[in-house]
Formats: sequence, C-alpha cells, structure tokens
Amino acid sequence: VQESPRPAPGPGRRARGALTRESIVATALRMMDTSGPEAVSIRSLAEELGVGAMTLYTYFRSKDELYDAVRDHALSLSPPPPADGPWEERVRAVMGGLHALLLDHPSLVRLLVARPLAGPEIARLTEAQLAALRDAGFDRATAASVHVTLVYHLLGSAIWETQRHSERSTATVAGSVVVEALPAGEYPTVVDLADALARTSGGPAQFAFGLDLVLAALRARLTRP
Amino acid sequence: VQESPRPAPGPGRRARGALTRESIVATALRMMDTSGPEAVSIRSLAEELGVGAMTLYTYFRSKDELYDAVRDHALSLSPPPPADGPWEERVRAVMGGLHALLLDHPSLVRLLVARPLAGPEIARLTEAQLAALRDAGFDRATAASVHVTLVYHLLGSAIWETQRHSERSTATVAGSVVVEALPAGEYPTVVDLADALARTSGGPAQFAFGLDLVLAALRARLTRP
DNA sequence: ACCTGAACACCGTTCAAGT
DNA sequence: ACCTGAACACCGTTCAAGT
Repeated sequence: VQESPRPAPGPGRRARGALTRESIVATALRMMDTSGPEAVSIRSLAEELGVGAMTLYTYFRSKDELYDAVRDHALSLSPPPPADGPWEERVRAVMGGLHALLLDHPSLVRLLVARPLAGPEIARLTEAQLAALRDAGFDRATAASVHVTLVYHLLGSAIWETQRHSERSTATVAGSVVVEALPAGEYPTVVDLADALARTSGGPAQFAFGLDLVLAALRARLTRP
Repeated sequence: VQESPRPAPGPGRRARGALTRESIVATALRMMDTSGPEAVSIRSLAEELGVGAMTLYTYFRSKDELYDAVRDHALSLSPPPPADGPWEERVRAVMGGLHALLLDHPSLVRLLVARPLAGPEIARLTEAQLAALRDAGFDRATAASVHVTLVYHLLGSAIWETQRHSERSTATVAGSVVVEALPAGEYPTVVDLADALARTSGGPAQFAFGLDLVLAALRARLTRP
C-alpha cells in the first residue's frame, strides 16, 4: 500500500468531523456558482466533500430537502430589508436586494422556480414586503395581489436572465429571441426593434423599468382611488 | 413462439410508417398533459410510441431539440393575435391567450423556462405584441422594454401557478408561502394576510390585476409624457 | 433513410452492514 | 449517530450493426 487510503484534510477538503448541514449547504452553493447548477448532484457534491454519496443522507432526507436548505441559505445573504421609511423605498429595497442576489448567484434561479416558495427566509422577505404595502394604505386583498404581482416580476426577470446566459451559441440574439435569418417580411417589427431589444433586455435597468411602471400605477391608485 | 414479436398497431399504438416529427411531438405533449412533465423521457416516450429509444434520434438530434419542437407545437395552439384594433386590446389578447394556454398545458411551463425563448411561434407572438406597442405610439426603446416587462409577468405567473399545483402536501399554503406553524410574533403581516393571499393568489384574476397595473401606467405615460 | 440492442457514463435512493 | 459500498431502477446518448 503506497498511499494512505484516506487523504488528510487539505485546502478545499474538509476535516471529517467538520461535516455539518451548514458546511454541506455552503459547499453546494459555492459549487453551483463555480461550475453551474447542472454540475451539482448528490454524488458530485459528496465527492467534492471527500465523503461517500450516502453520507449526505445522514444530514438531509432527500435531494429536495438539501436544495431547499441551499436556497434558504442563499436568500439569507440578501440584505435585511428596512422596517420603516417610505413604503416605496422599502419595496424597492426588498425587490432590488433580491434581484441583485439573483445576479450574483444565477444558479439560485433553478432552486427558486423548481419548488414551492417556502422556508424562513421567504417568510421574512414576504413579511417585509407585505408590511410596506399595508403601511402604504392598501387593504388586505390589494396588498396581497400587489405582492404577488411583484413576485411575478422578480421570478420572470430571473428566468429571463438565466435564459440569456444559457444561450452560448453564436447566433444573434435580441432579447432571447433569435432574429438571425428571421424573414423581415413576416416579422417586420421584431427585425426593426432587434437592436432595441438587444440593448434593453435584462439587467438592473430593465428590472427597474418594470418595477417603476407598477409603482407608478400604485401611486396613482393611492392618490385617487 | 406463442406471441408475434411485433404487436399489430392498435389504439394508442401507431402504425410504424406513420412515425413523423409531428406525431412524436403531439404524443409527447399529450403524455405531459396526462402524466406530468417528469413522466416524459426519451425512453418512456419511445415506449409509448411502440419503438426503440434510439428511433427518436432519427427525427431529432437531441432531447432539447425534441422539447423545443414540443414547445413550438404547443404555442401554435394559442389563438392568432388580432393584427388591428386598439393597442391595449391587442396586448390583452396576446397575454391572455398565452396565460390561458399555460393553464391548459401546465407542463409547458418547464419547456418555456428551461431554454432560450426562440422558434417561429415565439417570433410570431413577439411580432404581434411589439407591433401593438409601436402602434400605441411608444418609441423603439420603450416598446422593447414594455414587451420584456410583459414577458416577465407571463413567465412569473407561469412559474407561480406551477409551484402552487406542485405543492401536494397537506400543509396550509397561502400564496405558496407555507404559513402553517408560522410564529405570528415574527411574521404578523403574513399571518394577518394569509387568507387574502390564499384567496387572491394565482389564476386569471391575479394575472389580470398585474396586467391592469402595467397597462394603467402605460396609458398615463401616453397621455402626459 | 429508418430502426435496433448493447454499452457507457451518469442520476437519486434503498438496503444491509459496518464504526 | 455517522458513514459506507453494492445494488436498483432510472437517465441521455454513442456506437456498430441491421433493414
């Protein structure tokens, strides 16, 4: 036997006793950010941690439970939303913080869209947003509907950004609509606006544009209902 | 040998010569609608069609190409958008048609969010929406940004509806935020609005609410820019 | 051109067994 | 309680071979 069967824990390899739910989740998130979400599986994560695949089932009941924990951990990295101040700024803080987080951790999008939105961090962010809307003066039903509308905006933009980055082909893409070889006779407006779509699509500016539209409509509702 | 090695094509089993790209795609969509998107794989689809798995590679280069074709086929089922009339009604027609289609075929959501938005049907719908916005009087940049905002709304609502239906647990769910056993001290507003969230979340009414907000803001922009 | 089974390199998870 | 390898029932896809 020339090599020790169990290598000593070195950099990037964790001491055996140090394996915890937290360290597993942190490693999974780092792996997703580094190598993409598709590179993380129970088996590959276990290998990265230097343990057998089945070891992870000591800490999590299933892959879904592990991924839910990763999502919650990632969401906890978003800045704590302000509890007072003008309602509009508070909504912008929650939404902007989440959008920035999703740009930092694009792999998080998969975890958000694949499973029901639940967990303590989701509850914390929902609480902050609903409180801001109630303080603005909206009744319960309206506050709930506005909140869901804002969640749509966040989820939609997250998907959109992910799709754009997943497009690695050399085809000309205008706002994820491939316009290369698009017959101008059939789709004149798409072709005419290809540059505008390519320039405006995605990112914080596009996110703010849509958010501003919703907030403007809400301000109008409050002043003359 | 007691059984003929190749069963005669019966109901639900296709004659061998009839295998085409179209029939494969239609079967895949029907299978997704019936058994859920996770039940469809190259192997299970081939079995449903009564052929070997590798046969499908004669018609499609890969699973992604097959799924893109399924998406395009499903989108072609949405009603043709009106080419004239008031811009707002045209936008409502495109958005409402797509939302209804996604409610009819929930499994379509996966195909929409997992891959870049491309293909002839996407181009057709994009063309109709952009044309309506240009006819309304918006400049190129604004029309493009409004279009993307509306796509966010559609994608976000699609994800949201899917998440709601995927929640098969018995836990109390309020707008996909599980409020069961949620400490009222920490999340007072969520608990207070749990009923409102459960009542308003999802469906055509919620979709229309958000769309109305955006359209109201756009009307205001057009009258006093 | 159309269709095939065997094989490869993966999955998540169950199980029985070890410490 | 923590960790394990073997095994099971899956994937998508390559390959060489058949018609």
